[in-house]
Amino acid sequence: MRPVTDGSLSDAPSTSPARLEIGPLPRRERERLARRRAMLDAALAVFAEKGYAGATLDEVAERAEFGKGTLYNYFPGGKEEILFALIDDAYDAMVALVEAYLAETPEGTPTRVLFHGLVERMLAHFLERHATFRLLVKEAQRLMFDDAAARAAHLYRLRERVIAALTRPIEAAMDAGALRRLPAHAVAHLLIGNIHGYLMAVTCAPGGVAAPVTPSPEQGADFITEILFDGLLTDRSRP
Amino acid sequence: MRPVTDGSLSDAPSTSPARLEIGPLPRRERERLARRRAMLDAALAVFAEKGYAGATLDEVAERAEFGKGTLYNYFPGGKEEILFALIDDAYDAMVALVEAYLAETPEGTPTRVLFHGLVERMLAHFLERHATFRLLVKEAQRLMFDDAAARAAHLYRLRERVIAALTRPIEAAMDAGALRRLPAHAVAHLLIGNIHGYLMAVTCAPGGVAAPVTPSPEQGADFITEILFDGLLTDRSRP
Amino acid sequence: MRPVTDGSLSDAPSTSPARLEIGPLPRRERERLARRRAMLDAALAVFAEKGYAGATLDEVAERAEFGKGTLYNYFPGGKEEILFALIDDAYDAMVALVEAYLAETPEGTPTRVLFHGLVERMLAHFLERHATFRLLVKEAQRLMFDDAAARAAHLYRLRERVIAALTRPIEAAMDAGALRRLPAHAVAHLLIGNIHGYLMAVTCAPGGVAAPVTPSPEQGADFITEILFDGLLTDRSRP
Amino acid sequence: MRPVTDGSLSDAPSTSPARLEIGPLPRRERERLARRRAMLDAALAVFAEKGYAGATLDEVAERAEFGKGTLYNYFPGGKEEILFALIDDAYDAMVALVEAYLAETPEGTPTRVLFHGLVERMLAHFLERHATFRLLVKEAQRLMFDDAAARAAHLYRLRERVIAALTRPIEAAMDAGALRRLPAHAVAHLLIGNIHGYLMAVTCAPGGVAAPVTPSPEQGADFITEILFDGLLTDRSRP
DNA sequence: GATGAATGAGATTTCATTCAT
DNA sequence: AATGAATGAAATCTCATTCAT
Repeated sequence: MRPVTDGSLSDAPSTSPARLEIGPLPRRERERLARRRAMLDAALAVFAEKGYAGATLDEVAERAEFGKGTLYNYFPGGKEEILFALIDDAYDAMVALVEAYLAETPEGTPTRVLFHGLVERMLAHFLERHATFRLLVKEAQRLMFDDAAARAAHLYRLRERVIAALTRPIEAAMDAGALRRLPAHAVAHLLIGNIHGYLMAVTCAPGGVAAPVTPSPEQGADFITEILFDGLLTDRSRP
Repeated sequence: MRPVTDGSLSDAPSTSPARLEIGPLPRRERERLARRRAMLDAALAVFAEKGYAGATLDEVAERAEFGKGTLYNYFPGGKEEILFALIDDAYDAMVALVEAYLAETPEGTPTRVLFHGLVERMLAHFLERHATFRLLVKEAQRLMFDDAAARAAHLYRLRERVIAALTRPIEAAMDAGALRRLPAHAVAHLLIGNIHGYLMAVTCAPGGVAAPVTPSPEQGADFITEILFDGLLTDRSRP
Repeated sequence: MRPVTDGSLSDAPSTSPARLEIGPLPRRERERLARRRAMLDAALAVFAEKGYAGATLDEVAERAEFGKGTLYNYFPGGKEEILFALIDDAYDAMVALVEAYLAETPEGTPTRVLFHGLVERMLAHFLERHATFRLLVKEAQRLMFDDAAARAAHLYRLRERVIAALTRPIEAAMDAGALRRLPAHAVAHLLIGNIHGYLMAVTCAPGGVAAPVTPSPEQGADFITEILFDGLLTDRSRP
Repeated sequence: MRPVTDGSLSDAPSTSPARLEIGPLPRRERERLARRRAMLDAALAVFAEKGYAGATLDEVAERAEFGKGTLYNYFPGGKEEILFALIDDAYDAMVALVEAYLAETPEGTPTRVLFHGLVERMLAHFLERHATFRLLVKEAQRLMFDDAAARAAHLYRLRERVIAALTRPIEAAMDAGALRRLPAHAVAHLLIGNIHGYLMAVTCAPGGVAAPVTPSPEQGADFITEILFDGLLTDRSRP
């Protein structure tokens, strides 16, 4: 029954995070990964829709077009392992995105342009991956405050990796005198907070995702950059 | 067994939202409200700790020192009604906070000072009400994307009330030429996003809430205000 | 659906082991115990018939005429707690039987007569409680060799209590010179082994319990006593 | 990973019961039997440790160092067929032991000596095959009371074969006037019961098998023979 | 013949909700 | 009005068995 992909929303190219080695994998292994991926895709769709607690493995299995038992062959830890695989992947992708962007941006790009591009990329990333965004909002944030210290710590570590990736260019810009000297780490948090807030504002409209006009990542980046970099105050009201 | 309150964190004076009418209520009614409040306080503590899905009504009832059945006398809708009562209260309190602040702030307060004070108040509010903050992060955000359109719409409306309360002074400042003309509604969202992000960053540390140094609301407000109003760029790198 | 009792076999007066205090219990408590007893009776029947592993809680609940969840109110440990409650009861009853018998037997009863009576009682006890016997054979023996040291140790302790109760009169008889001096503890084991073996031989016939002629406890006691006390050898072949 | 054999306890030379015909089997067949034997050995170890219900075929297969599917080539009936093969073997070995012993014991051996030797052999047999003993205790006894008449009947037949093998020499001794005339069949049961009880007593100690002093089969045979043949009563208390 | 991934029936357990007291 | 025992639907997870390779 699995709607192969649900077009506009569906959670896109899904860069398999395990694809590090180059040479073609043995067919066996390749197929195994493909099945694993299909299961994760199904789980992402279901978790994003119903929330982790509300989702059932039956539904995930049916959507993945596998037997329920097969899920356990691939994820012996069951429902929770699947959730963490998804969250890990989502954070990995974020880190990868930041690093790829920085790597491909030429030295000497003006700071404002650099961050505009970065924000644009991240907005585009999540606007294309609505289910992933929902998953992170619904579950990752919840897990950060989880009772079980181990789970909370794991989430904390994931978040810190993203923050760290952002902190580096921020510090560089401060060192270069382009940004005011503020706690770079905190600025990174704020940047993420603004991206999150913007996405919440535009994607969480009453009619579900079907916002009448989904603004382009570019517009969003314009808006965020303008405020964060130039400030809200008009020139005449500046101190 | 309910630990009367756990001091530093516990979720504070709990302004009963039903206290609108002035004259002293009949004793009957007053007691009823007090019991209702005790139940909500217990539920807040349990939901914040275990999450809505992980909490059991047994635990809420025990903590509230009432029988489980009694919960249903006060909240016929059961677990979910309790959750929504808590969330409604939390949003009501936010709106009330914004409006009270604006009402008591003298006309003519410089825009930057006005918003600095507002951010400081909101940070203080949630740093004092850690359980409420956790509840909102864990459950309100989840519900905004809820499958059931009715639930999502309800959350959306709550959020919009807060946004609207913030939009008014922002628009006023724009009209007065103190703030650059941008979509006021979107700016309000961003403001909330920054407060949220800041709180996430400082309260969700690995060792639970026990962050070595919980920064003061004032410091937080300084930081947020500085960035949002003055901008991150140094003067020399401005266009 | 629960067949109130299945006549000939059913597991009889079920001396509630908790009935130690005299005064009438409060009605509440009495009813609670009655329900507990009904659940245990149902579980005994099902476990004896299908074996612990083969039995389902659904069946136990249905037979007990309670909801499945109610079983968990009474036995939070679930299936295993029920099993141990049954086994504990069965061993308690055995110890009680031995002690009651010894208490009521007049001093000076000839040793042979004393033990004949004891064996007869035990045979009668288990012939009346066929389900209990089956449970002990099927499950208690299995648990004695259980992987989990704790379970094995618990069973070992139960068994030792019965052995200890038997060891006392055996030692007394040895002290009195009526029995040959042999390791009393080992003799107690042998006595139990013979009772067990006899019951296995007569109750475990191909047609189930429906052995054409279930021998009387008296005949069984005659047989066992004759061999154990007089020996198998004819006089002329004795050394 | 299968620990080739665990020395002292491990379940010994495993006389393949299918080796009836003399001439050397074709290599194919011989290898097939060896593999079958390896599977049974693995299953015996696992079933004895975890019990039939608690054992998984995965574990058996891994221990046997075969694929799970291969088990089904050799035992199309699956788990249960394996269990029955083990139990059949165990009973076959018992019958073989009794018959071999009787065959090799010279005519005219005194009755007491004859049975002493037999008991000693059986004790030695099971003390060397602890896993087999555990299997019989845990599973064979359970199956004797099995719901399914067919299974119970099969077990009954196995047991009867052992009993029959013992009944013959008992009857012969009675005919010769060496033993008192009692139901020979019942006496055979008792003999088995005593051996079982003795083994239970010495092998099922709290610390697992690691009884500080495992008594020798000879001591055990002394003890059992003394009681069963001479009787417990001292001479002066005999009738 | 050997394999082990896939399967899904079926088991235990939890817990929101009801309702007689 | 307050209670908490009873309930059973529904969830997760296990594992014997099958069968394409």
